[in-house]
Amino acid sequence: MGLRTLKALMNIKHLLDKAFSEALSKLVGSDTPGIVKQAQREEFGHYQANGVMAAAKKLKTNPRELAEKLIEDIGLKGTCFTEIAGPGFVNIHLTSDFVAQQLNSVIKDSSLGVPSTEVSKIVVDYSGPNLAKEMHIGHLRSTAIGDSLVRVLEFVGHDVIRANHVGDWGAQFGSLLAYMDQLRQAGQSLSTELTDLEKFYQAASALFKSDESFAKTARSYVVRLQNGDNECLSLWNQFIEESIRHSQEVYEKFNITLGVNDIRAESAYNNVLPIVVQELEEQQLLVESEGAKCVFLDEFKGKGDKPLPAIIQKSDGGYPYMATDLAATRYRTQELGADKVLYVVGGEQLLHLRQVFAVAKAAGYIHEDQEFLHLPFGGVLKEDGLRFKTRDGADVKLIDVLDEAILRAFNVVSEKNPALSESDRGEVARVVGIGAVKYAELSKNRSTDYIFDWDTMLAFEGNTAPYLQYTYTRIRSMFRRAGTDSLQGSIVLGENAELRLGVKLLQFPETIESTLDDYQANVLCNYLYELCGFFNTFYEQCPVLIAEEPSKTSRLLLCELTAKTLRQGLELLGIETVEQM
RNA sequence: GCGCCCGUAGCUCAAUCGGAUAGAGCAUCGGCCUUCUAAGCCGAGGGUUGCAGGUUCGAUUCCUGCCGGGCGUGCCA
Repeated sequence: MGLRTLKALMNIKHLLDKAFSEALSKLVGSDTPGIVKQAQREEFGHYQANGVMAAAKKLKTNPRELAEKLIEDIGLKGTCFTEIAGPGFVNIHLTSDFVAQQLNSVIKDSSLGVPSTEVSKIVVDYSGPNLAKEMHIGHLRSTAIGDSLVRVLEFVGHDVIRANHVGDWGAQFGSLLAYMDQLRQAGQSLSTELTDLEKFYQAASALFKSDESFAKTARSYVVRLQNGDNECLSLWNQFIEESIRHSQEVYEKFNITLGVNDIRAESAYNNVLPIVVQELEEQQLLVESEGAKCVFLDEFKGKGDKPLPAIIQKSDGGYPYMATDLAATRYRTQELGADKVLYVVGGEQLLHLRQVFAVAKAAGYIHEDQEFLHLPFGGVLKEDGLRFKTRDGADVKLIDVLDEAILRAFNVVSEKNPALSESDRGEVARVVGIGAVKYAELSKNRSTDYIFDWDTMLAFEGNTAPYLQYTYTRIRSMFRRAGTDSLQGSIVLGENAELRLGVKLLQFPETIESTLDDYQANVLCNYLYELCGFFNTFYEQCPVLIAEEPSKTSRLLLCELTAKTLRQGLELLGIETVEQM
């Protein structure tokens, strides 16, 4: 039996589903799914098969009788025992022996039972900040979610390319460049001025609003920039460089894996844009309408059922982001050879990206076997339920959230564990604070809007990263006391708390699988939270260090596997752990 | 107007693509530290899943209508 087959068996859900589906199909006479799922309620066992009711209906028989027949020849002796419940559910209880045996093999596996999948080349487009603005709370989602996805995809073996499609081009740079030039002419040192980017942005935009002649100059800078004016470009370069330095600082603080090499900015596509237009023209997709070059596809309708254009080139000759995004699809398939491209981009871009993908397909930039997927997420709302607007100046800066999180965490750790040295407390504060913010974001990952609230986001109790991190330190603390890391022996399950924990540990591979199923990190968050709940119950009920052998070693092994799973799971979320806190 | 998304406990969020009695955390109330870190554990209260219908063994989930909110709907990105 190859390693891969062995690992497939470690996926309990698959194992059971296969057995139930095959047996049920035999009874029905045609392909019939067993529909095995994790049980929702402990009294229903560990798993339940829900397929019998639908099958019985097809056969027009009594579901409970069909279930009887099914479990007679299911042939899973030793792994589980079953019972029929309700209208025809089959409840599945795994045996302690089976669970223990599986645990004993998983504990030797460095990837915790997760099989490596067939390798795909996957581009993940995330974060993508606008360099003309400071990163604010709205960037949190794309950045945290995207980075976690990247980590999980790499963990299962995919060839992942991070794509940070930063906005470094366009009209918004006019006032910034004009302001830079003005400062330079006044003899100010630009490098000093640019250290506080936020102040710089505000000053420039204030001037733009109040000073008519400045606004005029600003607009002229946009034209100069697009025409490749050297002086202008050098100012622009200086600004971009500083701005990227700033965003890299945020990434580093937030423990995001994006590096400068992952940046492929909008401007990088500038010279491809005319080619895109030319290629669309050659394929006779391009139509001139109201002075702009557009692609009209039947599936897109605008107001009053009028055809909705995808504008590739504006009437003034400039290129809107439709063109840039098309060039990016072209680059990703033709140059990078991507099998799949995931866009972690806000839901407000839904129509835009649908158009991008559709036009790119029509143009032949995306082939049948290449999958482009938009993973939308909702906006960030203020406490009053309204959206943050860039204009109203009420943005919460990302860097401020992180700093506040670290500060609060420092106060808490100083109170909880004053014995730790100041530098240790600083390190704990960093890991805990950042973890809290990231987990707050990832754990409620649904494509709906969410309300930003300092206290909710920076909570350290309950369903939070610090809770998971704390559970980890509890285990590490035990091992420090035990004074050993190398354990000879095996897991034997006695108490129910041990069995529950054991089954949960075995469900890590299933969790990774369903996390990637919908690309939803909150599935992983939920799992880790429940795992900790089970562990902490075990921790209260089952003494470890004072237990008799072989129970002591068995429990230490359970602790070890819990710690490994926790650390791995948190790492996949981009959250660090500490030895004590 | 049209399109997409959303509406779940006082608050913030879940619910494994149709499963059993809708779950957590926070907040409130009550227990547990001279056994491994109390950022923890155990327990209580709190719900007509926006409203009204429909589909079926079974609906927070699917369909229709209505109410309420968000986003988008040709030259910002």
